[in-house]
Amino acid sequence: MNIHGIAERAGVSVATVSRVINNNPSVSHTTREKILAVMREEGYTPNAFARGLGLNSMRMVGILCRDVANLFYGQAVSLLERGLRAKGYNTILCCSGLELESKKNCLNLLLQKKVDAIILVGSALIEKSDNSHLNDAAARVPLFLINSYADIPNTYCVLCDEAEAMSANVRHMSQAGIKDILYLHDMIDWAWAGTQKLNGIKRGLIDNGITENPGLIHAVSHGIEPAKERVSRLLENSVNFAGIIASEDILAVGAQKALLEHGLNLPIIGFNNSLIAQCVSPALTSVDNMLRTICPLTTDMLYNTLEGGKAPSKVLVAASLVERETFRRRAE
Amino acid sequence: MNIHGIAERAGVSVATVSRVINNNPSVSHTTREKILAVMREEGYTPNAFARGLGLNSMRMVGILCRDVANLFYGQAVSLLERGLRAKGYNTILCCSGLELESKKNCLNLLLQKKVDAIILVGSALIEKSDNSHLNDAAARVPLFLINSYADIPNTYCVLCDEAEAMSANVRHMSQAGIKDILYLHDMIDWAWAGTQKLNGIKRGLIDNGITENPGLIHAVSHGIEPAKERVSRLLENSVNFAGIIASEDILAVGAQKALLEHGLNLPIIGFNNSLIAQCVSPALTSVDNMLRTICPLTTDMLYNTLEGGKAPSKVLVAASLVERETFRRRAE
DNA sequence: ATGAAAGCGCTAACAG
DNA sequence: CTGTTAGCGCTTTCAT
Repeated sequence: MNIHGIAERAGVSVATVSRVINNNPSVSHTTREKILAVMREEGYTPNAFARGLGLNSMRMVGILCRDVANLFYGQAVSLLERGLRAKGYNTILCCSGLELESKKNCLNLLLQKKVDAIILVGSALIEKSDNSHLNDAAARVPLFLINSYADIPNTYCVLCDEAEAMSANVRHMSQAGIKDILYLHDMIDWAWAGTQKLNGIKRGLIDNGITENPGLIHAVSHGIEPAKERVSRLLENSVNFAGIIASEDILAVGAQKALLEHGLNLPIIGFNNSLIAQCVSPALTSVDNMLRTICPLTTDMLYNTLEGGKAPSKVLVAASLVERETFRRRAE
Repeated sequence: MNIHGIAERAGVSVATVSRVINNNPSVSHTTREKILAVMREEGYTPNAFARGLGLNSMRMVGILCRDVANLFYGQAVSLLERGLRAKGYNTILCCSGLELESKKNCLNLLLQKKVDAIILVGSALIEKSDNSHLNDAAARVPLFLINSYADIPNTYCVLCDEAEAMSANVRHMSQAGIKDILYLHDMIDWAWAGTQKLNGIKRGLIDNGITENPGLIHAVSHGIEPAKERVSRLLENSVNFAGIIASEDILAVGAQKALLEHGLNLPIIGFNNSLIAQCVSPALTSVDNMLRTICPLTTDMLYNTLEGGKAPSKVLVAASLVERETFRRRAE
């Protein structure tokens, strides 16, 4: 059944049926009711492709995500999808991994499907290098970056102030008397977030009068084992540190395992406040980077942008430290 | 730029252009090349909506997922999306949660978007109760159930033999001399998988000559704390058990926390072999339910079904036990 | 408030 | 091998 059938059965023209489909107010109450009744009887649904062709939109947004199997990205996508759906948009998901070629390819696929906007989740920019694909995409549809930043027209960034969070981590440890802090970061996440976090650490050290010790800043592969091995090695080499800050919960967990094996129990602060922070024992104190705030904000901004309104090109949200067993702040 | 523009600039008709778009072999090599050249110059991409309207397909499949923020479902969706994309299909994602109304709603949204097929991931059926929405959906597009089963025409089920896995768990524990086994299961997951697992446990008990003790079978809410509290209470009430099997890693983790607090160290087997099994210490032995097999299988079957081929309506894959620190099999 | 009709961009049968 | 043309189902001016 199509719009013509409905029109015929309701004794009106297709134009009128189209109007009620689109909630056009200029239809008399009675004819509207009659048409709706016929639609209901027939179980009619407008053909989405035809509508898309006419309106040049199927109300879909693309999410380009590094990997939805990752706890953090998965949570972001979950929040975004629900938020978008609540506003009448469906989500086309692409898990691109982190090779640039794959990201470009996914971006093109989304554009070809004519999505109304694209949200990037953890599909980090190659710092300073080639971001032309983003420029190109932003020329076609508004782009939204979750926890990343790029100064591109028609691009909106919503992020957590991770630099500040890391500085605060250093401050808290310092105030607890810990000056020798091991910082573990993810060598893969070398885009916006990674740089921000490291800068935050460095500023924290400076602000608290601690001399930066390059021997205490370690890049490791993303994973439990790499972090565990690195920390074990440091321990065996008698490298001196009294607390650990990690750029990712997973690294903190690896570090914790190493400490456990060596019978140690040092303060640790993780990052992302993911499920695994609650799983381990002692439970991991971790920085929450506020996905529950960032994602709804993003869907709101997206909606405003698409419905003709305006949105700020950058929003920065403060992080919050979730204190569990591996570290607690002193009263400041 | 549209197909007419390309046709004009290439000095051919739109039909010929359409043919090269669709890889129709009946185009001479030279004209094809000329047309492709013009397309490239213009950066032309066929309008997906118009194609969709003509072909009645945009090559998109819907994934209805309980929650992509869940490690297990997230991994499934990740594998499925990549598999589908490799076969030329994009994915529309809906995270429905587990209320029936929401699932129906999502299902309708996907159907309205005219997806070519729908995959259900953990959006369990309400056992025995109303599955008419699935029947209705299957009447429109092929349905694929990951780790769930329903005997509905045009519905294909790919699942892990979790009953057998649970029986094997009991056998392994029994062979290790453990007869008093506490079984913790998720009270939410009361659909196909939950029943299968419980049945597997019961058969395992029978097969190994163990009398079922209702006091050792416990349904708890999905989460670390509920499991932890339950096990703590059992411990404090001196309930006697020498090993724990859980229907979900998260419950196993909760149980482990309780044991730790009581200074105990009993064998534990979790389920799903998720990241958290590796995170905790001692690391959790866990049943792998083979998403890495199941998901590619599903995308293959989906592809075959859509491209006119046939696919079996049910595929059962054997699970495998991943042994870590909380339990190891004896040589049988 | 409603209808007639011209698109939207592409596909596919048919004719040559 | 290529072109003509009638749809696909809906939206949207422009009349009335």
